[in-house]
Amino acid sequence: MARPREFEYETALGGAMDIFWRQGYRATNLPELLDAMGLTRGSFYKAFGEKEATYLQALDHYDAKVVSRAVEMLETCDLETATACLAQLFQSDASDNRGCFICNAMVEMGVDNPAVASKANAMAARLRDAILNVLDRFPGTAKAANRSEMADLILHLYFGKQAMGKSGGPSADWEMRLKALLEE
Amino acid sequence: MARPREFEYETALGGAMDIFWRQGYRATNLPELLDAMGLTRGSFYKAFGEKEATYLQALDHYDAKVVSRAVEMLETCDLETATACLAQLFQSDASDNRGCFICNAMVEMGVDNPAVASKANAMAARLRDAILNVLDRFPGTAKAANRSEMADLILHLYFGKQAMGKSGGPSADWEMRLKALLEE
DNA sequence: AGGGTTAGGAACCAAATGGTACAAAACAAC
DNA sequence: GTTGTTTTGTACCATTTGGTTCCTAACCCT
Repeated sequence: MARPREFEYETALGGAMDIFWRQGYRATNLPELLDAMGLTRGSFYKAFGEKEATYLQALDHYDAKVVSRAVEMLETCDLETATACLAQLFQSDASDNRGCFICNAMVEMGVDNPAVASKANAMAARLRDAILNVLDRFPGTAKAANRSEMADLILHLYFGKQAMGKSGGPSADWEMRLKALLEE
Repeated sequence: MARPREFEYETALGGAMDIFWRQGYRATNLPELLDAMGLTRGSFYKAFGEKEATYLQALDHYDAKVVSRAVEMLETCDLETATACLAQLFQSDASDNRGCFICNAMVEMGVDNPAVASKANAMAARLRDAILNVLDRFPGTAKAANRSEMADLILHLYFGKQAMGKSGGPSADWEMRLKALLEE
Protein backbone atom coordinates (compact mmCIF):
# COMPACT_ATOMS: atom_id res chain seq x y z
CA MET A 1 0.00 0.00 0.00
CA ALA A 2 2.61 2.48 1.02
CA ARG A 3 6.00 2.83 2.55
CA PRO A 4 6.05 1.41 6.11
CA ARG A 5 7.53 3.44 8.94
CA GLU A 6 11.02 2.60 10.02
CA PHE A 7 10.39 3.21 13.70
CA GLU A 8 8.08 1.81 16.35
CA TYR A 9 5.58 4.34 17.56
CA GLU A 10 5.70 3.12 21.14
CA THR A 11 9.47 3.17 21.25
CA ALA A 12 9.64 6.73 19.96
CA LEU A 13 6.96 7.78 22.44
CA GLY A 14 8.97 6.14 25.18
CA GLY A 15 11.96 8.25 24.19
CA ALA A 16 9.82 11.37 24.31
CA MET A 17 8.58 10.41 27.76
CA ASP A 18 12.12 9.87 28.98
CA ILE A 19 13.46 13.25 27.94
CA PHE A 20 10.36 15.21 28.97
CA TRP A 21 10.43 13.39 32.27
CA ARG A 22 14.09 14.22 32.82
CA GLN A 23 14.27 17.76 31.44
CA GLY A 24 10.73 19.07 31.40
CA TYR A 25 8.83 20.57 28.49
CA ARG A 26 10.43 23.94 27.94
CA ALA A 27 13.98 22.81 28.62
CA THR A 28 13.67 20.26 25.83
CA ASN A 29 14.05 21.75 22.38
CA LEU A 30 13.06 20.07 19.17
CA PRO A 31 16.49 18.70 18.16
CA GLU A 32 16.89 17.11 21.59
CA LEU A 33 13.39 15.68 21.46
CA LEU A 34 13.91 14.26 17.98
CA ASP A 35 17.19 12.73 19.06
CA ALA A 36 15.57 11.13 22.10
CA MET A 37 12.80 9.75 19.92
CA GLY A 38 15.15 8.55 17.23
CA LEU A 39 13.22 10.48 14.60
CA THR A 40 13.85 13.11 12.02
CA ARG A 41 11.69 16.20 11.69
CA GLY A 42 9.69 14.85 8.82
CA SER A 43 8.56 11.65 10.45
CA PHE A 44 8.02 13.36 13.77
CA TYR A 45 5.58 15.95 12.48
CA LYS A 46 3.87 13.38 10.33
CA ALA A 47 3.33 10.93 13.18
CA PHE A 48 3.07 13.09 16.27
CA GLY A 49 1.98 16.56 15.24
CA GLU A 50 3.28 19.28 17.52
CA LYS A 51 5.63 19.31 20.46
CA GLU A 52 2.88 20.02 22.96
CA ALA A 53 0.70 17.18 21.69
CA THR A 54 3.67 14.88 22.09
CA TYR A 55 4.09 16.03 25.68
CA LEU A 56 0.47 15.15 26.39
CA GLN A 57 0.97 11.75 24.82
CA ALA A 58 4.12 11.27 26.87
CA LEU A 59 2.03 11.86 29.98
CA ASP A 60 -0.44 9.22 28.84
CA HIS A 61 2.44 6.87 28.17
CA TYR A 62 3.70 7.49 31.70
CA ASP A 63 0.24 6.68 32.98
CA ALA A 64 0.06 3.47 30.99
CA LYS A 65 3.56 2.28 31.79
CA VAL A 66 5.00 3.74 34.96
CA VAL A 67 1.90 4.53 36.99
CA SER A 68 0.21 1.31 36.02
CA ARG A 69 3.24 -0.68 37.09
CA ALA A 70 3.31 1.06 40.45
CA VAL A 71 -0.40 0.51 40.96
CA GLU A 72 -0.05 -3.14 40.08
CA MET A 73 2.87 -3.49 42.46
CA LEU A 74 0.81 -2.01 45.26
CA GLU A 75 -2.15 -4.23 44.45
CA THR A 76 -0.18 -7.44 44.55
CA CYS A 77 2.07 -6.86 47.53
CA ASP A 78 1.44 -8.96 50.61
CA LEU A 79 1.21 -8.09 54.26
CA GLU A 80 4.85 -8.55 55.15
CA THR A 81 6.07 -6.29 52.41
CA ALA A 82 3.37 -3.64 52.60
CA THR A 83 5.56 -0.85 53.92
CA ALA A 84 8.42 -2.00 51.74
CA CYS A 85 6.19 -1.73 48.70
CA LEU A 86 5.05 1.72 49.65
CA ALA A 87 8.65 2.69 50.26
CA GLN A 88 9.60 1.37 46.86
CA LEU A 89 7.35 4.02 45.43
CA PHE A 90 9.59 6.60 47.01
CA GLN A 91 12.98 5.52 45.82
CA SER A 92 13.91 7.16 42.55
CA ASP A 93 14.67 4.37 40.15
CA ALA A 94 17.09 6.18 37.87
CA SER A 95 20.63 7.39 38.15
CA ASP A 96 19.71 10.92 37.13
CA ASN A 97 17.30 12.67 39.45
CA ARG A 98 14.42 12.78 37.05
CA GLY A 99 11.99 12.62 39.93
CA CYS A 100 8.35 11.89 39.19
CA PHE A 101 6.91 12.94 35.84
CA ILE A 102 3.54 13.74 37.41
CA CYS A 103 5.13 16.04 39.94
CA ASN A 104 7.36 17.69 37.34
CA ALA A 105 4.41 18.24 35.02
CA MET A 106 2.28 19.72 37.79
CA VAL A 107 4.95 22.19 38.78
CA GLU A 108 6.04 23.21 35.31
CA MET A 109 2.76 23.15 33.42
CA GLY A 110 -0.02 22.82 35.97
CA VAL A 111 -0.88 26.47 36.26
CA ASP A 112 -1.39 27.49 32.65
CA ASN A 113 -2.12 24.21 30.88
CA PRO A 114 -5.42 22.69 31.96
CA ALA A 115 -4.92 19.57 29.86
CA VAL A 116 -1.67 18.79 31.65
CA ALA A 117 -3.16 19.63 35.03
CA SER A 118 -6.10 17.33 34.39
CA LYS A 119 -3.95 14.38 33.35
CA ALA A 120 -1.56 14.92 36.23
CA ASN A 121 -4.38 15.12 38.76
CA ALA A 122 -5.91 11.94 37.37
CA MET A 123 -2.63 10.08 37.72
CA ALA A 124 -2.14 11.39 41.24
CA ALA A 125 -5.62 10.14 42.08
CA ARG A 126 -4.76 6.70 40.71
CA LEU A 127 -1.72 6.62 42.92
CA ARG A 128 -3.72 7.72 45.92
CA ASP A 129 -6.30 5.01 45.34
CA ALA A 130 -3.62 2.37 45.07
CA ILE A 131 -2.08 3.52 48.35
CA LEU A 132 -5.49 3.48 49.98
CA ASN A 133 -6.01 0.01 48.62
CA VAL A 134 -2.92 -1.19 50.45
CA LEU A 135 -4.06 0.40 53.69
CA ASP A 136 -7.53 -1.09 53.29
CA ARG A 137 -6.30 -4.58 52.55
CA PHE A 138 -4.18 -4.61 55.68
CA PRO A 139 -6.25 -3.21 58.54
CA GLY A 140 -3.26 -3.31 60.83
CA THR A 141 -1.42 -0.66 58.88
CA ALA A 142 -3.52 2.30 59.91
CA LYS A 143 -6.44 3.26 62.05
CA ALA A 144 -9.61 2.43 60.19
CA ALA A 145 -11.24 5.82 60.65
CA ASN A 146 -8.67 7.84 58.77
CA ARG A 147 -7.19 5.49 56.22
CA SER A 148 -8.28 7.82 53.49
CA GLU A 149 -6.51 10.70 55.18
CA MET A 150 -3.43 8.56 55.63
CA ALA A 151 -3.37 7.63 51.95
CA ASP A 152 -3.51 11.29 51.02
CA LEU A 153 -0.75 12.02 53.51
CA ILE A 154 1.50 9.38 52.01
CA LEU A 155 0.77 10.70 48.53
CA HIS A 156 1.80 14.17 49.62
CA LEU A 157 4.96 12.79 51.20
CA TYR A 158 5.69 11.05 47.93
CA PHE A 159 5.35 14.25 45.91
CA GLY A 160 7.40 16.16 48.42
CA LYS A 161 10.17 13.61 48.24
CA GLN A 162 10.15 13.60 44.44
CA ALA A 163 10.24 17.39 44.23
CA MET A 164 13.04 17.77 46.73
CA GLY A 165 14.98 14.92 45.20
CA LYS A 166 15.48 16.92 42.00
CA SER A 167 17.90 19.26 43.71
CA GLY A 168 19.91 16.37 45.10
CA GLY A 169 19.50 17.13 48.77
CA PRO A 170 20.00 14.53 51.49
CA SER A 171 17.75 11.50 51.20
CA ALA A 172 16.21 9.28 53.85
CA ASP A 173 15.08 5.76 54.69
CA TRP A 174 11.45 5.93 53.71
CA GLU A 175 10.63 2.38 54.62
CA MET A 176 11.42 3.09 58.25
CA ARG A 177 9.51 6.34 58.13
CA LEU A 178 6.42 4.78 56.63
CA LYS A 179 6.56 1.92 59.09
CA ALA A 180 6.73 4.35 61.98
CA LEU A 181 3.90 6.35 60.50
CA LEU A 182 1.62 3.36 60.00
CA GLU A 183 2.34 1.33 63.10
CA GLU A 184 1.41 3.92 65.67
CA MET B 1 27.89 63.13 40.46
CA ALA B 2 25.77 61.42 37.89
CA ARG B 3 22.25 60.66 36.87
CA PRO B 4 20.39 58.85 39.62
CA ARG B 5 18.37 55.74 38.85
CA GLU B 6 14.67 56.16 38.55
CA PHE B 7 13.76 52.85 40.16
CA GLU B 8 14.33 51.17 43.48
CA TYR B 9 16.53 48.14 43.22
CA GLU B 10 14.63 46.19 45.84
CA THR B 11 11.28 46.92 44.24
CA ALA B 12 12.47 45.76 40.85
CA LEU B 13 13.98 42.65 42.40
CA GLY B 14 10.68 42.00 44.11
CA GLY B 15 8.96 42.15 40.74
CA ALA B 16 11.45 39.67 39.33
CA MET B 17 10.86 37.35 42.27
CA ASP B 18 7.11 37.53 41.76
CA ILE B 19 7.12 36.56 38.12
CA PHE B 20 9.81 33.90 38.43
CA TRP B 21 7.93 32.50 41.38
CA ARG B 22 4.68 32.39 39.46
CA GLN B 23 5.90 31.34 36.03
CA GLY B 24 9.31 29.79 36.50
CA TYR B 25 12.55 30.67 34.76
CA ARG B 26 12.13 29.41 31.24
CA ALA B 27 8.47 30.34 30.92
CA THR B 28 9.36 33.96 31.65
CA ASN B 29 10.83 35.77 28.66
CA LEU B 30 12.71 39.03 28.82
CA PRO B 31 9.86 41.38 27.91
CA GLU B 32 7.69 39.83 30.62
CA LEU B 33 10.49 40.01 33.13
CA LEU B 34 11.22 43.66 32.31
CA ASP B 35 7.54 44.48 32.62
CA ALA B 36 7.31 42.78 35.99
CA MET B 37 10.38 44.65 37.19
CA GLY B 38 9.22 47.97 35.79
CA LEU B 39 12.47 48.38 33.88
CA THR B 40 13.57 48.90 30.34
CA ARG B 41 16.26 46.79 28.73
CA GLY B 42 18.97 49.35 29.21
CA SER B 43 18.59 49.78 32.94
CA PHE B 44 18.00 46.10 33.47
CA TYR B 45 21.22 44.93 31.91
CA LYS B 46 23.16 47.73 33.59
CA ALA B 47 21.82 46.97 37.04
CA PHE B 48 21.19 43.24 37.00
CA GLY B 49 23.34 41.67 34.31
CA GLU B 50 21.84 38.57 32.79
CA LYS B 51 18.50 36.84 33.19
CA GLU B 52 20.00 33.90 35.04
CA ALA B 53 21.84 36.11 37.53
CA THR B 54 18.56 37.86 38.21
CA TYR B 55 16.91 34.53 38.89
CA LEU B 56 19.58 33.70 41.45
CA GLN B 57 19.07 37.07 43.08
CA ALA B 58 15.33 36.52 43.08
CA LEU B 59 15.94 33.32 45.03
CA ASP B 60 18.02 35.25 47.56
CA HIS B 61 15.26 37.81 47.79
CA TYR B 62 12.78 35.04 48.49
CA ASP B 63 15.09 33.78 51.21
CA ALA B 64 15.40 37.21 52.76
CA LYS B 65 11.73 38.11 52.57
CA VAL B 66 9.43 35.12 52.37
CA VAL B 67 11.43 32.39 54.06
CA SER B 68 12.63 34.72 56.78
CA ARG B 69 9.10 35.79 57.53
CA ALA B 70 7.96 32.18 57.79
CA VAL B 71 10.87 31.31 60.06
CA GLU B 72 10.14 34.27 62.27
CA MET B 73 6.49 33.31 62.41
CA LEU B 74 7.40 29.81 63.53
CA GLU B 75 9.87 31.12 66.10
CA THR B 76 7.38 33.42 67.76
CA CYS B 77 4.26 31.29 67.79
CA ASP B 78 3.04 30.06 71.14
CA LEU B 79 1.87 26.68 72.34
CA GLU B 80 -1.81 27.10 71.59
CA THR B 81 -1.21 28.11 68.01
CA ALA B 82 1.65 25.75 67.21
CA THR B 83 -0.23 23.53 64.80
CA ALA B 84 -2.06 26.53 63.39
CA CYS B 85 1.28 28.19 62.69
CA LEU B 86 2.61 25.11 60.99
CA ALA B 87 -0.59 24.85 59.00
CA GLN B 88 -0.25 28.46 57.97
CA LEU B 89 2.93 27.44 56.21
CA PHE B 90 0.85 25.15 54.06
CA GLN B 91 -1.84 27.47 52.84
CA SER B 92 -0.90 29.19 49.62
CA ASP B 93 -1.16 32.88 50.27
CA ALA B 94 -1.90 34.06 46.75
CA SER B 95 -4.85 33.90 44.44
CA ASP B 96 -2.83 32.34 41.64
CA ASN B 97 -1.32 28.97 42.45
CA ARG B 98 2.25 30.10 42.45
CA GLY B 99 3.13 27.45 45.00
CA CYS B 100 6.46 27.65 46.77
CA PHE B 101 9.38 29.27 44.96
CA ILE B 102 11.85 26.83 46.55
CA CYS B 103 9.87 23.85 45.31
CA ASN B 104 9.40 25.35 41.87
CA ALA B 105 13.10 26.12 41.58
CA MET B 106 14.10 22.62 42.71
CA VAL B 107 11.88 20.96 40.16
CA GLU B 108 12.65 23.24 37.23
CA MET B 109 16.31 24.00 37.77
CA GLY B 110 17.57 21.64 40.44
CA VAL B 111 19.01 19.00 38.16
CA ASP B 112 21.23 21.03 35.87
CA ASN B 113 21.91 24.20 37.81
CA PRO B 114 24.00 23.56 40.92
CA ALA B 115 23.78 27.18 42.07
CA VAL B 116 20.00 27.01 42.14
CA ALA B 117 20.04 23.58 43.78
CA SER B 118 22.37 24.82 46.48
CA LYS B 119 20.29 27.89 47.30
CA ALA B 120 17.08 25.88 47.27
CA ASN B 121 18.51 23.22 49.53
CA ALA B 122 19.75 25.85 51.95
CA MET B 123 16.30 27.45 52.13
CA ALA B 124 14.65 24.07 52.63
CA ALA B 125 17.07 23.41 55.47
CA ARG B 126 16.16 26.74 57.06
CA LEU B 127 12.51 25.78 56.89
CA ARG B 128 13.21 22.38 58.35
CA ASP B 129 15.15 23.89 61.26
CA ALA B 130 12.33 26.31 61.99
CA ILE B 131 9.83 23.46 62.05
CA LEU B 132 12.10 21.47 64.31
CA ASN B 133 12.37 24.51 66.54
CA VAL B 134 8.63 24.51 66.99
CA LEU B 135 8.58 20.83 67.85
CA ASP B 136 11.45 21.25 70.28
CA ARG B 137 9.93 24.20 72.06
CA PHE B 138 6.71 22.30 72.68
CA PRO B 139 7.61 18.82 73.85
CA GLY B 140 3.99 17.77 73.76
CA THR B 141 3.79 18.09 70.02
CA ALA B 142 5.85 15.04 69.16
CA LYS B 143 7.68 12.13 70.65
CA ALA B 144 11.07 13.35 71.80
CA ALA B 145 13.04 10.59 70.11
CA ASN B 146 12.07 11.40 66.57
CA ARG B 147 11.35 15.12 66.51
CA SER B 148 13.98 15.54 63.89
CA GLU B 149 12.34 12.89 61.74
CA MET B 150 9.00 14.54 62.28
CA ALA B 151 10.32 17.91 61.19
CA ASP B 152 11.64 16.37 58.01
CA LEU B 153 8.31 14.63 57.49
CA ILE B 154 6.40 17.89 57.80
CA LEU B 155 8.83 19.57 55.43
CA HIS B 156 8.21 16.87 52.85
CA LEU B 157 4.47 17.19 53.32
CA TYR B 158 4.87 20.91 52.75
CA PHE B 159 6.72 20.44 49.49
CA GLY B 160 4.26 17.82 48.37
CA LYS B 161 1.35 20.11 49.03
CA GLN B 162 3.01 23.01 47.22
CA ALA B 163 3.86 20.89 44.20
CA MET B 164 0.41 19.35 43.91
CA GLY B 165 -1.26 22.68 44.50
CA LYS B 166 0.10 24.03 41.23
CA SER B 167 -2.22 21.83 39.23
CA GLY B 168 -5.21 22.95 41.23
CA GLY B 169 -6.29 19.61 42.59
CA PRO B 170 -8.46 19.22 45.70
CA SER B 171 -7.01 20.77 48.82
CA ALA B 172 -7.28 19.76 52.45
CA ASP B 173 -7.45 21.00 56.02
CA TRP B 174 -3.81 20.86 56.98
CA GLU B 175 -4.26 22.13 60.49
CA MET B 176 -6.35 19.11 61.36
CA ARG B 177 -3.92 16.80 59.63
CA LEU B 178 -0.90 18.22 61.42
CA LYS B 179 -2.71 18.12 64.72
CA ALA B 180 -3.55 14.47 64.20
CA LEU B 181 0.01 13.76 63.17
CA LEU B 182 1.56 15.45 66.20
CA GLU B 183 -0.87 14.45 68.91
CA GLU B 184 -0.61 10.72 68.58
C1' DA C 1 7.21 -3.81 -13.57
C1' DG C 2 4.32 0.12 -12.62
C1' DG C 3 1.19 3.00 -9.97
C1' DG C 4 -0.46 4.62 -5.74
C1' DT C 5 0.61 5.97 -1.20
C1' DT C 6 3.06 6.99 2.64
C1' DA C 7 7.66 7.71 5.22
C1' DG C 8 12.03 10.15 5.38
C1' DG C 9 15.04 13.97 5.30
C1' DA C 10 17.02 18.23 4.12
C1' DA C 11 16.31 22.97 3.07
C1' DC C 12 13.82 26.57 4.42
C1' DC C 13 11.03 30.09 7.22
C1' DA C 14 9.07 33.57 10.23
C1' DA C 15 8.99 34.66 14.83
C1' DA C 16 10.86 35.00 19.23
C1' DT C 17 14.85 34.60 22.02
C1' DG C 18 18.53 36.78 25.17
C1' DG C 19 21.85 40.20 24.78
C1' DT C 20 24.51 44.57 22.96
C1' DA C 21 25.51 49.36 21.15
C1' DC C 22 24.99 53.83 21.41
C1' DA C 23 23.06 58.26 21.63
C1' DA C 24 20.13 61.21 24.40
C1' DA C 25 18.98 62.63 29.03
C1' DA C 26 19.40 63.76 33.83
C1' DC C 27 21.80 64.79 37.53
C1' DA C 28 26.17 66.60 40.74
C1' DA C 29 30.22 69.40 41.19
C1' DC C 30 32.47 73.33 40.00
C1' DG D 1 26.40 77.10 32.28
C1' DT D 2 29.88 73.65 31.46
C1' DT D 3 31.83 69.25 32.35
C1' DG D 4 31.91 64.56 33.87
C1' DT D 5 29.36 60.56 34.98
C1' DT D 6 25.78 57.43 35.07
C1' DT D 7 21.01 56.08 33.67
C1' DT D 8 17.65 55.39 30.23
C1' DG D 9 15.52 53.91 26.08
C1' DT D 10 15.62 52.59 21.38
C1' DA D 11 17.45 50.31 17.59
C1' DC D 12 19.86 46.56 16.46
C1' DC D 13 21.93 41.79 16.32
C1' DA D 14 22.99 36.83 15.99
C1' DT D 15 21.04 32.73 17.40
C1' DT D 16 17.62 29.60 18.43
C1' DT D 17 12.95 28.46 18.43
C1' DG D 18 8.99 25.43 16.68
C1' DG D 19 7.05 24.42 12.41
C1' DT D 20 6.48 23.79 7.08
C1' DT D 21 7.66 22.47 2.29
C1' DC D 22 8.74 19.49 -0.94
C1' DC D 23 11.33 16.21 -3.20
C1' DT D 24 13.02 11.53 -2.97
C1' DA D 25 12.83 6.75 -1.21
C1' DA D 26 10.49 2.65 0.03
C1' DC D 27 6.94 -0.28 0.17
C1' DC D 28 2.33 -2.94 -1.16
C1' DC D 29 -0.82 -4.33 -4.58
C1' DT D 30 -2.11 -5.62 -9.04
